[in-house]
Amino acid sequence: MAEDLFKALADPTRRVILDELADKSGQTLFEICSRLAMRHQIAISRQGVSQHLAVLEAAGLVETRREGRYKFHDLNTAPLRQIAERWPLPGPSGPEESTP
Amino acid sequence: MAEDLFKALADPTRRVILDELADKSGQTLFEICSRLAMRHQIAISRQGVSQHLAVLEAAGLVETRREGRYKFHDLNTAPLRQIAERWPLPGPSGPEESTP
DNA sequence: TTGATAGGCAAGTGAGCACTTGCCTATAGT
DNA sequence: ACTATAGGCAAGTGCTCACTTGCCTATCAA
Repeated sequence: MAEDLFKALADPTRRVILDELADKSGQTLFEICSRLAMRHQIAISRQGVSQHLAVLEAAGLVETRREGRYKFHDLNTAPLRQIAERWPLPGPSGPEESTP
Repeated sequence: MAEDLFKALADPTRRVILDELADKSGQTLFEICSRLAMRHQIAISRQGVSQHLAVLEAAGLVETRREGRYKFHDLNTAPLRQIAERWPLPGPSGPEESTP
């Protein structure tokens, strides 16, 4: 649903999580936690990150797979396509230009 | 700023306003109000719509021009481009399987 | 001028959300 | 068995945000 997608994108911490998953796919919860702290100075509890990931998963932006006691998170940017479809972007150079 | 953009998109009423401006550009505040009520059953005060438009304008998604006592609102989808640039979509013939 | 229309400013309220804390379950290694 | 690691569930808190109400300004017509 569109509501889930835009709500997921509304939080800056969640957007950084998407950045991190775009940089390195298949991270665990603890891995994401430490990268938020190390590379972005975002001090947040493990539970906070877990809740963010749940929101992102509800939006379809993150997919998970379990292996043993590990749960890996992968980015899926496909839901972002409905944004471009809903409000089409103007052409790259000028309002009346056709793509070559 | 990215924060303004995603915050603007986070509210469902604001997204409907964007839809209406995409359908008919250059609407006034009262025109948007009545269209929200008529076509979407969104009962909201004039002031509520005005505040939404301010948020959309801060995000760069709506531009305004004054003429006499009228203020016309126009849609500008250009800020949406940074979304696609930040998290690139997988192409139809991308690194993995392609969807028919 | 008076009256009507289009819009703006500011304070107040209620609900949703991000975040934490505490406890619990499951898997892996010794 | 015990211990450490990886993750989940649930309640509580503070803050932001959407929305309303009331009053004020500006433009146009009689």
